[in-house]
Amino acid sequence: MGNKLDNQTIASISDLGRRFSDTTILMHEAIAQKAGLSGTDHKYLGLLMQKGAMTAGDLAKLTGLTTGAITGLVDRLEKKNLAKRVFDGEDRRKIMIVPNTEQAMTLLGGIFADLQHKMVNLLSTFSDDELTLIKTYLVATIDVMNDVTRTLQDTDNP
Amino acid sequence: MGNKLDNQTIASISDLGRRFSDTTILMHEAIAQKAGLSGTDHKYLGLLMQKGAMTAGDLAKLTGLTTGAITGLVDRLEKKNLAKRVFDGEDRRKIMIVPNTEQAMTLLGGIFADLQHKMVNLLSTFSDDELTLIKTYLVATIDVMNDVTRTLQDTDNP
DNA sequence: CTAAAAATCTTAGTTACTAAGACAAATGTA
DNA sequence: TACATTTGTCTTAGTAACTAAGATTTTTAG
Repeated sequence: MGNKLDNQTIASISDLGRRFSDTTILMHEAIAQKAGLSGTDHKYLGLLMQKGAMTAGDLAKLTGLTTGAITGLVDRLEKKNLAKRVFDGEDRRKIMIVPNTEQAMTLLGGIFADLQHKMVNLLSTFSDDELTLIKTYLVATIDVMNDVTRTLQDTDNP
Repeated sequence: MGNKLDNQTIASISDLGRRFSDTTILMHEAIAQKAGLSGTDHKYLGLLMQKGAMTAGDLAKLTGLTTGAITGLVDRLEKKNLAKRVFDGEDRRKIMIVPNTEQAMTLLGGIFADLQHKMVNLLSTFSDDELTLIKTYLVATIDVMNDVTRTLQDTDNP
């Protein structure tokens, strides 16, 4: 009986994990649309904001896109005044892609503030021990997914 | 001090939530690539497997795609023998899109079994009370994200 | 000093989609 | 019962975002 309940619980949590991811995607699509961005541009702008200025080559490596696609992406962000190209002082081949943090915050800050506020309210209902457990679960699940991804990619490239 | 720690904990969990979603996407992209599918086809095949046979119109509503896009998607899945069109007995305008569960399981079953196995191992390390807490967190966070999404969509269409 | 490598952009082609219209079938109305 | 309207899917034209390969400039290696 206990074993049966465990299986149901495990299936339930797996399903919740999937819904968590699906819901995150939908929320980000809604945020992007609200900000007048495509999902793709929103996603990579977020990455640029998080990691800071970087070269086009580095952004290509980070995202898995080709350098041609990065050129197009930066063109689109530049056009919307969300990022700019700054020539590298030392290496004239290189450019640094610099996010326009101020403009991006103007566009997205309010939306994320709302989300942040709601998450703070939610997380404040948990005790420190409970929050530690939640972190443990999230970290461990991320590790499992990374492990599965690595296994798949390793067998693709023998 | 406690308040400061809370803010760090909350920031940490928010960051883990983001990493959880990112990692899920990367894992599914790796699964899709392993199965010889595009990310898009893999995503919607998964939806079809989960929800069962449905009309093209229903699939359009569920996914937010136009009926033209659904035609293309079903063409691609049909071509890979992963789904087929079955004409509706009653309404000759309608077709039912029927997933080829056997073929899909042949393609993806092993990969998901590996993931499932790893997740079962992980979740078995938690007590029943801990699993209940994890579910509470996942459900509540999904609710918050749905709330944010609804708010954004409502103000788009006044 | 020259060859090779690196960094980014350009170009051609592909994929997956949207929007609008075509066509067949079902439903509603007088 | 006949016709108008609506519904469901497919087709077509056009767009967005990408990959792959090559062009160009610059840096590095020998």
